[in-house]
Formats: sequence, structure tokens, C-alpha cells
Amino acid sequence: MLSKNEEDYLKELFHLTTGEESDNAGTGQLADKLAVTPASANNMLKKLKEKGLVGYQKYGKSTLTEAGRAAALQLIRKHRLWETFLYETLDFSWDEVHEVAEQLEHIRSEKLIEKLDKFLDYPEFDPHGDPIPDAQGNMAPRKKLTLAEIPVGQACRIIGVRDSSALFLQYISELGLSLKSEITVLEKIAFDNSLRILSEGREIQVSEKFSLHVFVR
Amino acid sequence: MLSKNEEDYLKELFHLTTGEESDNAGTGQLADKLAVTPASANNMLKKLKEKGLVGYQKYGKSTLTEAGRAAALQLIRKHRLWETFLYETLDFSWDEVHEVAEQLEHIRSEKLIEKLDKFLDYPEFDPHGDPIPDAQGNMAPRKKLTLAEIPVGQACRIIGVRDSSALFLQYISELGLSLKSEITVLEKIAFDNSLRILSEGREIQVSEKFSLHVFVR
DNA sequence: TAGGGTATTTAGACAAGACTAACTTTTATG
DNA sequence: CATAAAAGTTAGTCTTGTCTAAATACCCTA
Ligand SMILES: [Mn+2]
Ligand SMILES: [Mn+2]
Ligand SMILES: [Mn+2]
Ligand SMILES: [Mn+2]
Repeated sequence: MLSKNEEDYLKELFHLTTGEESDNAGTGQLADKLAVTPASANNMLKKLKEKGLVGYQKYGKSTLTEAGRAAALQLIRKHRLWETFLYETLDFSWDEVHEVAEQLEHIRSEKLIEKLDKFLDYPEFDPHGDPIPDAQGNMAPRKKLTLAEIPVGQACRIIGVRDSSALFLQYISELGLSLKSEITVLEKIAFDNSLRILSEGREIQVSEKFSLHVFVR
Repeated sequence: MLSKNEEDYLKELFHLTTGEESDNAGTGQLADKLAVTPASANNMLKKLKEKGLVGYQKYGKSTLTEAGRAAALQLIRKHRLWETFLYETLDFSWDEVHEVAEQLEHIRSEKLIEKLDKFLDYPEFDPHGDPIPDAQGNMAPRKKLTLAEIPVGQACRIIGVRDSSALFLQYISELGLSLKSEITVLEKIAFDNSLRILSEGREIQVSEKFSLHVFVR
């Protein structure tokens, strides 16, 4: 039985080692993400290695074992199902769901998560467009196309975001955009790759950085 | 900010001091309920006294202060709303909801509980017939009439149960009875006050003890 | 009213996780 | 390649909450 903290470490390790960047993570990198000192992360890594969930060696980078990966995926499944519930059923906004799901994901009940999945009608993606792993830990690949890659004149629809920080999510909400918003690219400014886009009749100017954080279809 | 454990102690203290029995509780009595040693309960009582939530004196009985009572009621509100959600929305059975609600009640989010209350359409009673306190901590009085008091020939409807132990709830489920079941008392056996009752066409024999645990209207 | 039994409290230890400060290893740089 | 900076580790301490064992207080009854 994993503790809440052990679960959070595994989940973060999963995110750090599953991106395009790298398939392993340093102690300090992990510590940063969890807002903890490197000493604390080091301590936990040793414990998780003992439990066979993490590949760790002194002064080396860490990885998840198969067992660790499976545990992380179960947590991610719960996190994203709860986010979906908060967004779809309780009318939370895009940027509010993460914090609460961070707590709800640790509730221990097989039955609860099965019933929730069924109640939500087996959703495939969470409110940020991230895929929800199934009970066996299978997860659809993340969509990769960003707003930055859409040619001028083309219309597209938001299906996700690259990061779920409250700062970014609040900004995108303020722009009047959200999941499923339809966007047309009006002009790409060659100087800095910023975009003029059209959504629901309103014209908006966004930076290249912004456009790289928005996934579209 | 109260910890999960502090919350559980306050809630149990509320239950022990709000029944008809007594308005205070001994250290060992509290320890029993929380499945903890008297030494642990003693330790916590001193801490809660420091925080102004509990009235405690060495070798004396303990009580809740007004602040402690208010905190306990908020927790009970969350517990019973979650039980209602599990029962009504996710189709949990009568005897399964308590254990999961015991975890869910500790999720910290004002907004969550408001939205849940609204989603459930502001329920007044939980699946066990217990009243749900409102956001200000006001709680309707518990119904008092038990099955044991119903005269022979009279029909009634189950509105709650005296205790929510899994043992009792499973038994009542096995009998085919649940919240809102209609019951007619066919005969009261004078020897031991056991009852023959009729529900949905089936005849059932129940003990006096059982009948004292079922609240009806 | 003096024991004796029961309830309560204290003392000391342990586990999980966190922190700071000091130390070691690795890596990058001139 | 030498050395300084960065990254990682260790040691020791703290907090929360638990336990066991031993000491104390309370209370009931002979
Ligand atoms: Mn979490
Ligand atoms: Mn998400
Ligand atoms: Mn609880
Ligand atoms: Mn209940």
C-alpha cells in the first residue's frame, strides 16, 4: 500500500521520464517539481528503490520500474477522471480542477473509480485534453499538433494544452478560449511568429510561446 | 488548518457528546471509537485543547467547545453529502458508502462541497436517514420513532438506521430492506418482542434489537 | 476508610517525511 | 588537466501521530 506521498513522487517521476525530453530524472529536478528539498527527494528515492518501484543509483539519474510505471498510471487515471468529473459534472472551470484532483486522486477505492468512470461514460480525455489511461494502464498517445503549426487561413479546434499551470490556464480563459473553442488563424507575423487569430467573432493577438502551448486538431 | 486526524477526533467527539447518553466523553471511550490507544487519544486531546477546540482537564471528561463543535459539523456535512453522492449518483449500496466517505470528507475545497451540494439538489438526509448540516452548521433533528414502537397492523416506511456498522447494514440489505422500504407490522411476539413484518409481499421475522435500530415514519 | 480495580496520564520509542548544514561526487570551464 | 560550480548525499533535527510500559489518580466496595 503506497502512501499519498509515495504516489505523488511516482506520478511526478512518470511525467519527468515520459516526455520527449528525457527518460530519466535527476534528484534535484524531481525535488523542484514536488516543491521539496533535494535531501527529501533523495530520501524518498531510496525508499522507492527498496520497494522495487524506482531505478535509482547514487549520483545517477532515476527511472521508473515497470511496477512503478503501472502505479503511476493508476494515479494518473484517477487524477484525470476526477478532473473530468469536476469539469463536466460540477461545473468547475478549466484552471480549478487540477488542485482538487491532486487530493481526490489519493482516495483508496477500486469501486469508486470504476463507478466514476462509468458515470462519466468512459471518457478518453480530461479537460486539458490529456488522455485518460484505462483500468489496465493503457493510454492513448497525446495529440501533438500545436496552434503554431496551423497555416494561415486554416480553422482548428482546441483539444488540449501543453501545461496545466494556473497562470497559463487563467490567461487562456481570459482570452475567452477553452477546450473545444474553434480558432481561425488570420495572420502569422513573420517577425516574431506571433499570431492574429479569430474565435467566436473576436480577433485576438497571441505570442508564439502561447501558440506552442495549445494543442489543436 | 486541521489535519485529517484532528478532524476525525473532533467528529467522533461530536458523536459521543451529542447523543442522548451524555454530553461528555472519557479518554478511553474516545480511543475505543477511533481504534487507538488511550495514550494516543490523551495526546490528541491535549493538542486540541491548546487549539481551543476541546474542553479537557486531567482525569476529567472531555467536551467540544463551540469552535470544535462547528468544525465537527462541517466535517459531518461533508461526510453525509459524499455518502449521498455515492448512493444516489454512483449507485453504491447502503453499507458501502461510509468507508469511502470517511476518506472523501477530508478533501479540502470549499467550492467542491458547495458544488456537490448543489448538484445533489441540497439533500436534507443522507442514505442512512441522518440529517445533513447546512453550510452554517444547522442540522435538523434526527427522527426518533423506531420500528419497535409501531403498533401491530400499522404500515410505515424506513427513514434511517440507528447505527451504520457494516454488519448491521449488510444484514438489513440481506433481508431485502433499504431506505424507503414500506413495512407492515403483522405481529408482535409478546415473549421476546420480536416482530413478524411484511415488506413487498414477503414476510420477515426480526428481533427486538433489530427493530430498535430501524427508524421509521 | 482502606484497598483494589479501572481509567488516565506520562515517559520513551518508532515511523514517515520534511528541513538545514555540511560533505562528496560529478561536471563544466579555463 | 586542475579546479570551481553544480548536483547529490549524509547526518542530525523536527513534527505528527502512533505504540508499550510504567506510574498515578479516581472511585467503588468491603
Ligand atoms: Mn496528489
Ligand atoms: Mn489534466
Ligand atoms: Mn475520516
Ligand atoms: Mn451516514
